[in-house]
Amino acid sequence: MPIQKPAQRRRRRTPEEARSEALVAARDLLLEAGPDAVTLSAVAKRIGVTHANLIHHFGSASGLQGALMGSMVADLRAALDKAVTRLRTDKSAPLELVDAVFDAFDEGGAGRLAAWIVMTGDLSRLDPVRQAVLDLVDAVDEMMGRDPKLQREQIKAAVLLIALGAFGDAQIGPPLRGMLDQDETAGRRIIASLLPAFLARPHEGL
Amino acid sequence: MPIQKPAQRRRRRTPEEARSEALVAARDLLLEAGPDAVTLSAVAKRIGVTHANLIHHFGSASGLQGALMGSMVADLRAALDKAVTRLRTDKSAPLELVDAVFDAFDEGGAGRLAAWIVMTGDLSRLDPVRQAVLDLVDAVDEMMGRDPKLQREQIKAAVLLIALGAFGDAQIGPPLRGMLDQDETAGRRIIASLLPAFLARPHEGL
DNA sequence: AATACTACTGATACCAATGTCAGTAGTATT
DNA sequence: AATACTACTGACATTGGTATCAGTAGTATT
Repeated sequence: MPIQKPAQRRRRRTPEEARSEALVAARDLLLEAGPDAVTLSAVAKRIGVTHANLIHHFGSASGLQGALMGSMVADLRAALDKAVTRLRTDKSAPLELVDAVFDAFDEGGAGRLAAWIVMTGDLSRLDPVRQAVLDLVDAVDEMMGRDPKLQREQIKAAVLLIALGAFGDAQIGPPLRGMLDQDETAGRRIIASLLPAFLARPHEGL
Repeated sequence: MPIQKPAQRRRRRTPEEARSEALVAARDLLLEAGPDAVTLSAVAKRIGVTHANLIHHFGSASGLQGALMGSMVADLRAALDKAVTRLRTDKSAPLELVDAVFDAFDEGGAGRLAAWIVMTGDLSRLDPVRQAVLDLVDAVDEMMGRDPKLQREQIKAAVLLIALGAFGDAQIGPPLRGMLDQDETAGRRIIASLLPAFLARPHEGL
C-alpha cells in the first residue's frame, strides 16, 4: 500500500538564496557531467525543489543557463583580478605570475566554462574577462618596472602566451601531460621558465 | 489542395557511402552549431534520408556520435602524422614545426572536437592521438640532430608547450587575441620564437 | 487575527529526439 | 523473369526536458 508522504514543512528561501543555491548545484553538475547534465530537473533535485521552482526564479531553462554562465564568468574575472592585485602588491616573480593565471583558470572550472561558452557561440559572454586581461597587461607592465624598452606589444604577447597556456592546460592538460610523462606543474613551469627571456629580449619582429 | 509528393526515385548507397556522407554532415553540424545540433533528424535532413536510416547504419544516436568522434580523432592523428613526415623530409625550421602542429589542430575543427571529448568525459577516445604525439617527439629529436645534450625530457616539454598552445589557440584564440589586439598568427609566432632558445638551453631543473 | 504578498508545488500539456517495426524498393544473383 | 538480399522509409510508441497554471503555504504587515 502506498505510504503517505511525510509532507515535511516547506522551506522558504529568499530569492537571492534560492538563485545562489541553484547556481552552485548547476555549476557542480556542469563540471561533473558536462553541459547536457544541467537540466531543470537535475538541478532542482539537487537542492530539493521542483523544476517549476527554478523556472519561477530564472524564468526559463535558458535563463538558468545564462545566469550560470554569468556567475562563472564573474568568478573567473574575480580570480584574475585577485591575481592582478597580488602582482601589484608583491612584485612577484614570473612563476608566481604564471601560477596566478593558471590558478584563475583552474578555480571553479573556468576552463570548461570557456569551452562551453565557445561552443554555444555566444562569445560576448566573455566580455567581462576582457577588462581583467587588460588589467593584467598593466600589472605586468608595472611588475617589469615600466621599462620603456619593453614595448606594450611585447607584454600583450606575453599575456597571450600565458593565457593560451593556462586555458589549454585547464582543458586537455591532464591527458596531454599523461602522453608525455609530464607532471601536473609542467605547463606552468615551462611557460614561467620562458617568460624572463621573452620579456628581457628587445622586441624584434618575432 | 495537397500536392502529391513527386515520390522521386529512392537513392541506394553502399553502407560505406551512407556512413561517410552522414559523418561529413554530422561534422559540419558539430562545427557550425555545437554538439547539441548533432541530432539524428538534423543529420538525416542534411543528406536527404530519414533518421531511421541513420539508426540502421549506426545502430543508435550514440553510435553515430561515437563514429563521428572516431573519424575526427583519426583525422587529427593523420594531420599530426603528416606534420611528422613533413618534418622528417624537410628538416624544417621551428616556425614550420609549430605551424604544422597548429594546422593539425585547426584542420577539421580538431580543437572543438577535443573540447567535446573532454566534456563527455571519455578521454580514452584520445588514445589514437597519443602515438602521433610520441612520433612528433621523435621527429623533433631527429630535427635537432639527435643532439645528445638535448635530453628527451626537454623535447617532450617542448612538444607539450606547442600542443598546449595549439589547442588553446584553436579553442579561444580568436576572442583572446581580440582582447589583446593580436593578429591571427600571434600564437604560433610567439611559441616559434621561444622554441630555439628553449631547445638550445641545457636542461636545467626549469 | 486578518490580510497581502509571493515562494513554492503538483498536475498537466507539449515538443523534440530517440527508438521500433512492418513493409517498400533498389540491386544482384539465379 | 523470378528470387534473395538489404538499404531504406513511414508510422507509431516512448522518453525526458521544458513550460503553464491554478492552487498551497510560509512570512510579513496591518
